[in-house]
Amino acid sequence: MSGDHFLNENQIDCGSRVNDSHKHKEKYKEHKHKDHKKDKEREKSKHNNDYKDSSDKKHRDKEKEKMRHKDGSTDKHKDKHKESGKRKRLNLRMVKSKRRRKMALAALCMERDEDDVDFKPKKIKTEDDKKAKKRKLEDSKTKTKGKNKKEVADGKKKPKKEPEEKWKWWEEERYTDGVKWKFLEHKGPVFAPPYEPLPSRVKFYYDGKHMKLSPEAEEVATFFAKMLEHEYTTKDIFRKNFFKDWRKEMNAEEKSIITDLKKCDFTEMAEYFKAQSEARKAMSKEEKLKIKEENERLLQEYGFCIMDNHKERIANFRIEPPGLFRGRGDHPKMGMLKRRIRPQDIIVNCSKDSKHPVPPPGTKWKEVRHDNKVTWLVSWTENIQGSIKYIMLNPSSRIKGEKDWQKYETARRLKKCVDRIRNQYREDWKSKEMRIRQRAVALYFIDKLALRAGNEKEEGETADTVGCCSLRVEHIKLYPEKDGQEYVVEFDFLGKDSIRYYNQVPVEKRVFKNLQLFMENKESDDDLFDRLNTSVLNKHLQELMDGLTAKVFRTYNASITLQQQLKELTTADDNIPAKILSYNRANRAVAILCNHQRAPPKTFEKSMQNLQTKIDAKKDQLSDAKRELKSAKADAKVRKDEKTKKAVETKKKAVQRIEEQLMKLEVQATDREENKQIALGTSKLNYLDPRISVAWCKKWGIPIEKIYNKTQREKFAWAIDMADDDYEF
DNA sequence: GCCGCTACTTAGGAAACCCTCA
DNA sequence: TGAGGGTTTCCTAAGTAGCGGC
Repeated sequence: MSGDHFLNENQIDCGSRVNDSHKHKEKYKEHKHKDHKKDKEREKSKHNNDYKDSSDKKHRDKEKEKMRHKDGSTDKHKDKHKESGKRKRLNLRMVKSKRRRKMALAALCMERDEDDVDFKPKKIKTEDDKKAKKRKLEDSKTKTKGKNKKEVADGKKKPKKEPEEKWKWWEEERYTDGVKWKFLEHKGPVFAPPYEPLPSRVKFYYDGKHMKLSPEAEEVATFFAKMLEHEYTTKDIFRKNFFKDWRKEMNAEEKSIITDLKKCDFTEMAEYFKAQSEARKAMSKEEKLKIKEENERLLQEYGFCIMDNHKERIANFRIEPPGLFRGRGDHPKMGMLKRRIRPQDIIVNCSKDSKHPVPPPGTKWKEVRHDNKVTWLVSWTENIQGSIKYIMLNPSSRIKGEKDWQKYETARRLKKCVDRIRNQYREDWKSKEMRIRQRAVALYFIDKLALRAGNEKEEGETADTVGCCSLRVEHIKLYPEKDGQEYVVEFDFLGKDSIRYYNQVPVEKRVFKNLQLFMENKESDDDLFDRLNTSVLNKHLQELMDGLTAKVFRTYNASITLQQQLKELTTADDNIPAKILSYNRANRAVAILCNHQRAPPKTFEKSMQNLQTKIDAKKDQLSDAKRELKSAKADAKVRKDEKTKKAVETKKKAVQRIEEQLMKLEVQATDREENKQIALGTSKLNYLDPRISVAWCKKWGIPIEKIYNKTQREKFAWAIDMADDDYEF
């Protein structure tokens, strides 16, 4: 089958952001740990078989039964009975919603009156008591078993009180027809603190002479000074854009004097900010606590909203402060001034019957809107690209969780028809129509290489990056034969965030011939797929499966790869650290597939060295312990008394313990080395159906805390609750 | 079918936090 | 107890994709 993924390590080898000198460009080293090679080979061969397993096993998930409401997009087309049922439910919900509104108001009043920090959302619908009790018992078991043991036992860490009963929104019905909420109340955004002028001792020099800047010009100058050590300030575009925008903030006199950025001396300012940051670090415990408490107060006041009777966490309640725009890669607008957002720039969204957020004294909102077909609470338009920014809810909220769940359900639906779709695009490679051939080849790449769709971008407005549909002739090279393989395509382009995608892929002959055809008589900067764009592609995909878009392939292929890799790599006899290494390797396979890269941590080499020192010390310790054991054994052979026998046992245990510790350290080293340039978080958070991980944990008795941290557990609460050990993606 | 606009997800880096170990 | 370093959280840029109007 053609559908194997090309998980090419070259992707990681060469994948650095353009112009990012801090990123290592060295080859992804073949590392020393003996089993790794084997695993990699296994990984590769696995990927070649990826698609063989994709036929639906018709596994009936228990979790499915729990789901009363599947993917909303399919529901739309279900029969009339369901429609009338829906209507009834809708009526019911309207009644409920009135009640909710009352309760929500009451909840909010209560909060204001009593400043109730430990707010407990009212449970609307609960599972039956037996089940709940069982779950609670299990939860508490895992908690004491896992790393929380320490937190509970020694009381070092504050046992943060979590509400006893978490709202299980996934057991409730969803809204239909685009309604996102019925009641929404919040306190609006937190604005950036006003500019504090520099103390007079901190001076700015132009051409070697001290110059007192107007507050407006000074503020913008501090933005530059704060970035003085950053590579950005060495880039021409950044400097040019900054200087142009800075001059706009200067008064006439300043404008006439300051004409050359090279003559500006920001060093005193930079030193001042550095000293401030040092001072912050050196603050006393009490001072730090005070700040922490103030932050907590702000969070409690502005960090939550009431949505349909539930208190939900807001993701970003602070307005972005002014500063210099940090575009990624070769962004033509980097360095431009991101202006301060004021209340009159803000559109507030809340329900009519809620207590509307109050703008700061003497100001007004741009608009107060009551649009319950959207999920945002606050929006404003930023001045760099003219795009809209939003304040939205936290990933743990119902509104985000539902959407996330739905995303994975769509990907699971793709699993059921992916063979048909693959057969179709293979047929389409032979089409008489160029546009169909192009569409089919592009889809093949999206499916096989997990490329992004590649929307068109406005030239000169952003960095020059591409996705599949926007690939240009210059981004691929064709080799009829390379390194012993036939029909090799070499991809080399900058993708999202200007991260380089480099891969050498053997493709089927027909794909290769098609690519030759698409490239005929074209210049290097011409579009490879000139008869295709994302909207055409997605329209076609929509016809193949309801809700199918290019993006779904990435989710599907990421999740199916994780599931298959976990099956492949997990060994029943392994201990927990070894199993976790397997999990991370499975996760890593996905990250490589999706080209999720990171800059190697600045301290990488050093931390590896430290770890190696620890390993060496442990090895010495082990040989000492073994020697002691040997002599104890010899002693016991001669004396044959209880005391020496006991000594042998003790020594044996010591050897075992040290061996285990050594193994742990070695596993840690392997994991870290393999992870040098790969970011696991993005795929874990956005592409991997969390139920696969939850099921894996349950199957192998791995505490979920080993896989997901607190925030991740909150985001995936729905999956943790609903997936059993036999869940199949 | 193209364009502009809007809403939302995905993304890597920086900053803050916190644990470990000397 | 404080430095060092790993982990988590925050920040916001940069994508995808749908919709309505022409």
